[in-house]
Amino acid sequence: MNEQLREKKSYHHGNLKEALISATLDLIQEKGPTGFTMAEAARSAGVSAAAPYRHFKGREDLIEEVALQGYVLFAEKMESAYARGKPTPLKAFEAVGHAYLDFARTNPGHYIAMFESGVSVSRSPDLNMVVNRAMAVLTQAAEKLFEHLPPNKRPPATMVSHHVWAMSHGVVELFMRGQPGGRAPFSAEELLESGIGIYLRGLGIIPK
Amino acid sequence: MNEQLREKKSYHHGNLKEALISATLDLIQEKGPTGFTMAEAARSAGVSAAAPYRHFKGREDLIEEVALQGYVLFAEKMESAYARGKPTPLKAFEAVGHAYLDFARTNPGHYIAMFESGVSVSRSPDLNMVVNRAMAVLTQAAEKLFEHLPPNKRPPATMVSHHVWAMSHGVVELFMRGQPGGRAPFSAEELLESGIGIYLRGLGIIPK
DNA sequence: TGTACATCAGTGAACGCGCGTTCACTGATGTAC
DNA sequence: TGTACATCAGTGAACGCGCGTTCACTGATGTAC
Repeated sequence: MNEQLREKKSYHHGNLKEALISATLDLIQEKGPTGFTMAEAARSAGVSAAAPYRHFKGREDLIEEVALQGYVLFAEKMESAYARGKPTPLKAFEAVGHAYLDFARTNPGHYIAMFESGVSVSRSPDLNMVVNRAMAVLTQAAEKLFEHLPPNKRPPATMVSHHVWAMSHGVVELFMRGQPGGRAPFSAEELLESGIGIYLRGLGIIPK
Repeated sequence: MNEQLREKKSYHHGNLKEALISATLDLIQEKGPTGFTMAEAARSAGVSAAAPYRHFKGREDLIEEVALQGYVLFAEKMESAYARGKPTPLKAFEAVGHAYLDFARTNPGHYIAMFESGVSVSRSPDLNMVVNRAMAVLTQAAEKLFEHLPPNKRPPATMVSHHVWAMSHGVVELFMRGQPGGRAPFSAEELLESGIGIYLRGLGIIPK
């Protein structure tokens, strides 16, 4: 929206690709990943209906780009959260959990494109790579978590990361945007933190 | 589809409402909850484009009906699973977990309408009631689970049911329909069972 | 059991609308010299 | 630094299409007597 003011009278938009992506983020949030049209995105970006075709093959392509960008942001956020909490593996792990919720909350459009739009991960090699990168953070954080356990008591790291991912995603979907968990007596943050806490206790990471 | 054969030449369809719902289940599964049109549903049911309006106000209304029906089936399935496993609270609880996954797997259209279509639970009192009924099963199963614990060690049942629900839903979304969990080395069933197991151990329900 | 009539549950034509997509075009920008 | 030209990134008109929705209609079904 700032772009429009800045470049008001230019024949060329100058940054249409990004503007379309940003319009798409809003539209996805409002109407879901299949609830809007190319024409709407164009209108939103203040451009003729034909213009988007200079940058994207169609809506699917546009959403894929949004998802890709989302995964990059996501991976970065997870990585830096992990690094920040590093002294203790447990703190780092919890920081990653918070980062997950935080990302879902502040980037709902990206989150939806990534996880609710039905974009196939195997659609493009780029997408595949960045998804793996994002998920590796979680697995790595899990691994560190039970480094101090005797090897035969260590659970498979990918299993643990899958569990944590599943619970995080479930909390986001059911309790963050208020649907259909409705008026839950707990916030998403409380739920995830307590849930993961109990889970880690079950793994023997946290004593008592 | 059987209906079509049975009543082939009748001017009246005879069972159009149900036929539309069933067509919608397929369409939702294929194209998502906002990826199809009323006209498509009508065509699918072998009926003119105007006919659906005798039964539904529009697509939203149709999807809401599907979700409602889904919640009823869901509640029944959960209840009977719970009853079946009753002797031990733990067995009953696990049966409910399995029923959850089983429902999601055998009724993907319903599941999507219920949890991924953005239908507001507060949309109709009917819907609200049946959602509560379905979720009560889970909470009740959780309650029984720590009946034998000293009262001051009992976690809040709704919290526990929310945790379990979140993990179940997460597993379904990420690892059941293969997206975006991709080629996970574990099946949805394995993941949920192990995840819930670790979680219950963390609660002190399962020893060791 | 037959008949007259009301109601129900469809049809099909019609309408206006917005979408996707193509296309020749044109103004702005970049670059070779 | 200026100029000529190529390329880039938009426009706007055009098209055919399917959708949502309304409406008068009609065939089938149910029911009162």
